Order: sequence, then C-alpha cells, then structure tokens
Amino acid sequence: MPKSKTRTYSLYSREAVQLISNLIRIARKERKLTTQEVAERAGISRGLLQRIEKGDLKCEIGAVFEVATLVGVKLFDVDATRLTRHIRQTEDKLALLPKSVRKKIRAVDDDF
Amino acid sequence: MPKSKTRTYSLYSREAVQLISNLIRIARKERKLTTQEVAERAGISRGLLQRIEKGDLKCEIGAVFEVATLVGVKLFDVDATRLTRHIRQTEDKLALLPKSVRKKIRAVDDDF
DNA sequence: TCTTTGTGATCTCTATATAGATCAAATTAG
DNA sequence: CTAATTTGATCTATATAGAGATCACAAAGA
Repeated sequence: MPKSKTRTYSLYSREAVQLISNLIRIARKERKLTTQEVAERAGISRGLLQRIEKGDLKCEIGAVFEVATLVGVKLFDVDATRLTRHIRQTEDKLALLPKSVRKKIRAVDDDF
Repeated sequence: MPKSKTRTYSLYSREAVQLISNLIRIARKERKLTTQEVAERAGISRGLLQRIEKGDLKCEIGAVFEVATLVGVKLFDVDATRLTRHIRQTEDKLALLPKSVRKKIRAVDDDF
C-alpha cells in the first residue's frame, strides 16, 4: 500500500475555498460563460475548472486565482492598485523583522 | 522535449498570491515560529512551506490556506462565523441561477 | 568572536494533479 | 416534445508537485 497523501484541512480552510468556488461559479453564470469558454480563456482543461468550481482543495492556487480573476471575483476585496501598494507595505514590514526566528533562549543561566 | 506545463498568470493573480505569502511569513515571524514548526503543525514539508512563503503559484490552494489559517492570516478578511453564513448566501444564489449556460440564442429569425 | 540554529537551495523518488478524450444525463430553447 | 448543447463523470497517459534528506551559508545570541 503506497503511503497515500491524505491531508487534513481545518474547517476554515475548507470553507474559504468553498466560498471562492461558489463565487466563481456564480460569476461565470452571471456572465453567461460556459465552462468550456472559461477553461479555454484561463488556459486550463474543463476538468480542472470543474474541480475548481467544486471547491477541490488540491488545485493549484495559481489556477484558482486565475479563474477567479477571469470571471471577476476579487480576492481580498481590493483593486489592482491597492494590491500592489499593500504588497509593498508587507515587504517593508518584512525588512524590519528578524531574518530567522530564534527558538531556544537557552536559559541565561541554568544553574540555580 | 516533453510538452512542459508552463502556464501564464495575470498580474493580479500573481500579486494576490504574493500578498498572501508575505502576510504568512510576517505572521509566522511575529509569532516566533520556525519554518520547521509551522511545517510540522500544518502537516507539510519544510520545502513546501518555503515555496508557499515565496509565493509559488503552483502550490495546492489547500496547503496555502491551511498554513495561512495556522499562523492567523484571515482569508477574505472575515472570521469563521461570517464565512459560513456567506457560503450559505452564495448557495442560495446559485440555486436561483440556471443550471447550464445557454450560448446560442440562435437568432429568432435569421432572414430579413 | 564563536557557537548554535534557522534558512535557502538542491537532489531524488514517488504519488498525484492535469490534460484530453469520451459518454451519459440533464437542461434549455424552440 | 424534440433537438441541441452544457455539464458531470470517468478513464489514461504524462508532467510535476511534494516529501524527505542533505549541505552551506546566514544570522542570532551568549
């Protein structure tokens, strides 16, 4: 028996993906696009689109986001401009944080 | 040469993932967790965590969201309760939409 | 400064995600 | 009702994502 790669996911993760997939399907239908069309435009197979719209957690995040963008589902509720700016902010913040996290503070003095 | 699976992504998709990954890294450091620790708790390898924190578009969306949840990065800026409620709303909406998108309205009468 | 630990990079092997085709059932428009 | 089309499911082959180990360097802290 090959050790299968079954992973566990928190409810929150599952629901977050479920929400995105639902929003995608709604957006696609509202724009009257067939699965065929969206798949082609996104450069993915129809089968993958089906899995994405079903909320499959094992799809590439890139593919999911690409489809979302294509049908008009905004991630983060922000437009492109703000997104870029927000990224820069996170990078500034990262620059300030220590490059590596030090675990053991190794008791200043262990003998007492 | 085996036909490689190179995919193209829109700027928005790339930036959205980049933002998530930056937020994850920041959150991890602020909580003083090593990559090792987070990887273990999330049930993934350290290598995968590295790719996630780098903004690799090819990671499983499930793994990315799981890590995000673990370190406290909120997806969609909403808490668990609202998430569940929001999902229900999308499902209600989906129930109203036509089950299949009809393309050809086939001109009611093409001769004129 | 010196030591210890975290991180990034790389490599191999295996499990699996995706593409692409096909088929049946469901659904819509006429 | 009927024809046309979309969608869901399933199957195969292939590319690749992920696990796990290793190595060197960076960097924190005493």
